[in-house]
Amino acid sequence: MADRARTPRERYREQTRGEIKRSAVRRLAEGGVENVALLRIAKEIGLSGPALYRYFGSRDELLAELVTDAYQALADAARAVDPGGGGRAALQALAAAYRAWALAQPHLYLLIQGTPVPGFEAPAETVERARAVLGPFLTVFAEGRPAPALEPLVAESAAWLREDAGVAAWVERWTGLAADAPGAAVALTGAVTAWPQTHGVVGLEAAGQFTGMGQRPATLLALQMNLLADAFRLP
Amino acid sequence: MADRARTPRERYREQTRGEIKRSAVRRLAEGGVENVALLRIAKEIGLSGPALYRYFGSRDELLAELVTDAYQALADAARAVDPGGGGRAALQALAAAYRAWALAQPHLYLLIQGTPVPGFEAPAETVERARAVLGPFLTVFAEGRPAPALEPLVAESAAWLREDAGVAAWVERWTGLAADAPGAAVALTGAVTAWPQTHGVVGLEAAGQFTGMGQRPATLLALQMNLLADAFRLP
DNA sequence: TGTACATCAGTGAACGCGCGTTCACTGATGTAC
DNA sequence: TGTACATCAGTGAACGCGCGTTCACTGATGTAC
Repeated sequence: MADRARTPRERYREQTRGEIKRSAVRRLAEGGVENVALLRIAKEIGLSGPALYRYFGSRDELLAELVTDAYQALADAARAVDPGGGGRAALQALAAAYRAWALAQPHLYLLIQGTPVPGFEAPAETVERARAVLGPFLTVFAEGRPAPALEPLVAESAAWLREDAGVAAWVERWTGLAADAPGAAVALTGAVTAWPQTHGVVGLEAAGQFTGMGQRPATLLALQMNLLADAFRLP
Repeated sequence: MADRARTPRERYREQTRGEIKRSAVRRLAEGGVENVALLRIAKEIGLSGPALYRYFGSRDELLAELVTDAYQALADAARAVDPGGGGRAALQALAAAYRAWALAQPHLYLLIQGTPVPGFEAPAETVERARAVLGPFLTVFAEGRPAPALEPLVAESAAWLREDAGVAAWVERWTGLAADAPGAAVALTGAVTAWPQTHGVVGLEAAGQFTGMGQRPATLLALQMNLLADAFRLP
């Protein structure tokens, strides 16, 4: 992890910011968003309360950065997956990586994909970050040949690609396909289907809804991805 | 809505309790759990703060009742679905009803299925209430004939039925099948697969994650239920 | 039917708490010449 | 190299706020005889 801060002062600054954020994440894990209190964070890292305002303009600014960081980390986890030969195996690996990340830090997963924090304005880049998470899924599904039953959804995706230039650019970035190429709509359909399916299992798991349910969520997720791979006839 | 309270005093009491809860739900909708503040509720319905303690022992007790009520309402919505001839159509209707309820009161849905409220002990009957929601799904899948790919999951379900008497009783209540009947494991597998799939779409939708995503979540959910019906060869 | 008492709803004052944030200030670190 | 100044990190005191909850009390409503 290279230290890109030039001067010692900048380096120290980055270090303290990191300490604050790590403490905030710890508090988040222990007691949810409302447990992220500036005064307690300050105490934990040995600073007075007002000192934090040298590093973050407000509590909301700190929270916003936690959100951004979490998206980034999840996107990194997805990008780190070795696609291998692509296809079905890659989809399984992606879903498993998504799940593993979420369960390793459920509080962060719920922060970005769970109940929205009331009165808290999500940073503008959030959409872009979320798209970075799903990008690798686009790549996998670009080679799909959807079953006829999927046609209505593919048609909707095609319409979406025509209307939303941002989405079109996003799909092109991860598949190399232009918006009007048939594969683009297929890729988009696959990704936007795989996402809620994965979230469905992982979100309930992270929220503790599967405790006492006995079923192995990993099996469930793998099976769903397999059915999805079938529906898209992934190799 | 029959008023079962006998004396006027009891009737009045129930009425005030209802007013308090409705105000709490309104606050929940406006600003999340941390906006549910006893003093403000009291002010809203024209009482002093301490008066609320005549009706609820503490804030947590009030929250617990909101959770219980929400589960009950969702279960009622599921039970109100006309199963018609069962099978695929019934599954679609169930998923649609689940979604409709959740989107009509997203704050309540997120309260019971979203990020758990930290430090808040869910009432013990929660498991039972949650099972009541999924019951109708059991009934639908009891007539399923799962594709071979589903075998591992069905096997896990069978094991679960053997180990957990509560689950066995639950399945029997909704399917009439004994725990060791083959259909019991199939029904359980179906319900526990349909649940996260439905939640995946609905949860993201309720949390506002689909805004700007353009895709029609209703189509997505219907399609997923269709694939699931295929996999279970529902009529 | 009236009377005596018990039960219950509701009040106002007060408690201690932790929070986010501002302000005027101090002392250390870096920069310009 | 030393000196003068600017920048920055950090402090302690204080602010106002809203919260959950307790307490001693009042007045209305119900119950028993």
